[in-house]
Amino acid sequence: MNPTEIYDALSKIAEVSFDAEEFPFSFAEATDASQAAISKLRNGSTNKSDLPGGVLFGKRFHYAPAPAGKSDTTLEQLRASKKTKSAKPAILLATDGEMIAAEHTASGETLHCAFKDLGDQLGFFLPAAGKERYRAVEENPVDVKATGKLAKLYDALIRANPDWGTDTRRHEMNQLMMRLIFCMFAEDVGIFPEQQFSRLIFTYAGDKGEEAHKAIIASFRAMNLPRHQRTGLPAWTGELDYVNGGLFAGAIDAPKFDTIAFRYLREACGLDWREINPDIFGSMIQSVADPKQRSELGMHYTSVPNIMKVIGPLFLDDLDAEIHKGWDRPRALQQTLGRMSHIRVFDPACGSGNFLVVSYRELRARETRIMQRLEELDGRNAMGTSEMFSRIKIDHFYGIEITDFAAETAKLALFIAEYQANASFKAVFGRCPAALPLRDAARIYTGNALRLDWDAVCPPPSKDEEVFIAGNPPFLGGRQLDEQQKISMAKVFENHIKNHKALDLVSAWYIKAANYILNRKAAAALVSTNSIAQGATASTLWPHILNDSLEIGFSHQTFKWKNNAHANAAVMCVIIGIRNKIFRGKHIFNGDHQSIANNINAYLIDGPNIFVGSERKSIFNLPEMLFGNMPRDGGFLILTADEGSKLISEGFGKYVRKYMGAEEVVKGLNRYVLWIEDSEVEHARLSPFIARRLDAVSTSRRESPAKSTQEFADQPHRFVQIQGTAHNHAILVPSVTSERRPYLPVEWVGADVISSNLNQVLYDAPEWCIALIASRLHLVWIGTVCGRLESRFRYSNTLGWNTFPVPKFTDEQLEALSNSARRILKCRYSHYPKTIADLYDPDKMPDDLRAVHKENDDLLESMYIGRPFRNDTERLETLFKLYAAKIKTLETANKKKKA
DNA sequence: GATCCGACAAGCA
DNA sequence: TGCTTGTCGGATC
Repeated sequence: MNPTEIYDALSKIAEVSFDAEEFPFSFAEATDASQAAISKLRNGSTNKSDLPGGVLFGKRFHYAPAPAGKSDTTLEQLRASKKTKSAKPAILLATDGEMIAAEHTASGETLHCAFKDLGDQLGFFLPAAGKERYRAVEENPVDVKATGKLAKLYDALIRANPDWGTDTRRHEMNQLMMRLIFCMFAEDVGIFPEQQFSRLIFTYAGDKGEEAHKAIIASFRAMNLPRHQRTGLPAWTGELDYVNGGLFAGAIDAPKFDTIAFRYLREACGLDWREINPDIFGSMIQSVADPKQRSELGMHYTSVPNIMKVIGPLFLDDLDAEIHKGWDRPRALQQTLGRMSHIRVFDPACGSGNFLVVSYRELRARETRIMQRLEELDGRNAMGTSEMFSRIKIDHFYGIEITDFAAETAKLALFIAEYQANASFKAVFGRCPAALPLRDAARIYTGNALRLDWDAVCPPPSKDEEVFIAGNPPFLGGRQLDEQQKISMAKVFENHIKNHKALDLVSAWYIKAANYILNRKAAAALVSTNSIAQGATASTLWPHILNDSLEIGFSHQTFKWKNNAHANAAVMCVIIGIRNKIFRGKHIFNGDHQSIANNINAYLIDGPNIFVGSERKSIFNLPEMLFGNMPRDGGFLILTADEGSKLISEGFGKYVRKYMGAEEVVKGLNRYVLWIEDSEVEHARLSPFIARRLDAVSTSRRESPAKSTQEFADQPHRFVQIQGTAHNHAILVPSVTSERRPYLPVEWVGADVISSNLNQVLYDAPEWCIALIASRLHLVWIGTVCGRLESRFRYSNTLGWNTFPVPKFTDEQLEALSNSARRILKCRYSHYPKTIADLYDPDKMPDDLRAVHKENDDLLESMYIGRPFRNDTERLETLFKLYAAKIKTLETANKKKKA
């Protein structure tokens, strides 16, 4: 069930008369429990409650019926219940059918509301449905309800008018929805006289809505013209005000309404739009209006908590500190008001304007608070506040958005946000300017942010002004860009960074932002994929941003992308704030934790600005580690265990080799591969199976978009890339593995094994290499300087192994490490048939294996500093120091060579 | 020649 | 339907 459905279900319960016995089961059903689970609950087999009439449903909720007027007392009992303590349900709920008293156990937050408002408290009860809590701002049931209605209206209209669902008319369809939404909002909040729009539409639409489109077109045309310019419109439209603001400009048309669509229109108009959240709502409208992009847009809008993670440390926190400091001093508060009136916010990838709306709302709220305080301090007239109105204008909000519909949505969202902020202002101060016609609008530009001159969009701040750039630009790996995007990137990186083609699209926003803020009263913070601060990207991009003038002021370390959309984009994010160097604290945020840093480097950790770039061979003289062998075979050279043994039994065993990628190493899987020398092809093809497979390889290679793959279409018997094979043995290091394990996986194999490109390989290397790779020290290094796949470890020979700092080992030390490596392997084998995945599961790792690893760590670490390291921070510090020293030595040596 | 990456992708419970 | 955990091979260096 999605939130809309849960909302509907809860509302339904609240409508029927209360039955204390039946309620918990209908509540369970409404919060997405299966029928089977409910039956078990009903017959008592899973009900663990220790209260009379109570129902305790697993981790979801603990309910108890309350005597009339005693909901709060019953909640007390639920809280005190032993069973509550042991079962830890997400929600405690007591009700007498009149009032509800509930508690969210994890946060301790409580709720007291009327029983009939059950549905409106959807957000609070989501944990009972096993869903994570929405933050307060996202709990608004109006948004959920409204979006649901709009989606139904939209779908009904498309069904009745298929041509309006085609590409040519979709834009008009979207505009229609936007205009309708504005009208529905306006007539509810009092911008229009109460219910004026729907009264007129439903009066002139005919009984079944057969004339609805005509009524809508006429009213929209009227709203686009001052009264004296209107000609040829029905007389009834004279009642409608001139709206302006560009909302009704351009072509005006409307599709026909069938009875179903007309009913949904009526229902949508019937909603109370006063409480709409313009921040999130913009995104929701977009997802309703454009089914083609429905999933994608929903996936990528930034939730309010994430927006706050950006704009809080970027400027709001600082403002709050200033307000706090001047709280008792009118003059200081006046100064802060002045400062706020000169703040501009610029989102160069604004979408439907979420960042701008939230920023606007937050600034207005602070402004109101200050003005209230000024009145308290000096009385109503002393500071002239009685004439004062907000000096935060929506035209201080700038955006660039590539799709024109989203840009329009952003403007609408800011109008609505402004109206709502004015209404709150009126509620506090009793005055407010007239709403119509709409005056200044947000400065949203439609275009490609990477091609536009940002100075032209958002003029540089003058002496009193400040500009804050905030946003969530698109992420797209450098190797996956389309032609237009590549050209955009090239334009931005011109004369800047070589190797820019491997950078993510989002890095172009960082470069433009860095250029914009340089030596100005401006700062920037962007949400982006975490790979921007990892591996090759980190050392390519950041040296060009972190120069003598700019620094990272704050960062949020990797967090999982999440918003309220049904399907979330699968990506890990970071937030990075850049600013001109100032002497003020730098903050590193990680989940709920936050710490002060001396410096935040490209890896978003507290440490010096060291960029670990790729090296072709080990700068510490470690044995050469090679990339594995890449088949590019369409899967046709690879054999299952069965296929392998069958070929062996048929006498073609000499072409069958054990094949290992990361999964084979870690999970002990068995696969084989066809490995045929050039001279053997003719004989190998005598097997019809092999012949078929080779032909399939040819075909798949010919169809490849990569020229380098096509070139091997005529040699299907061999891998496209054969990087190395072993004489005696090989050490395999999986290139992508889980980050949960306490040590990196590494395996010793015989010369018969062919490694795929999913391992890095040390061919015929000494055993002590295993002692290095399997150490905590190595894991810490790899985890820091290599890239990641989301948050998985990604092992790289050039970035990780070739840069891994080691002291100069003596022969005795190497011998000791070799022995240690043998002990690790021996211990693992003693647990056969357990796999590396089994043995290194952090919850199940055997004690003896832990012990030999600890010994190995202590042994190795003593070789660095004469004792084991205290913690990972110390490990990393030492490694970075050794690395930096080595780089310096190499540079000096290079210079000497040249001289 | 040899990588580094994926607003992921696939498999399992 | 969420949670865990690494394939595959292209575009780029």
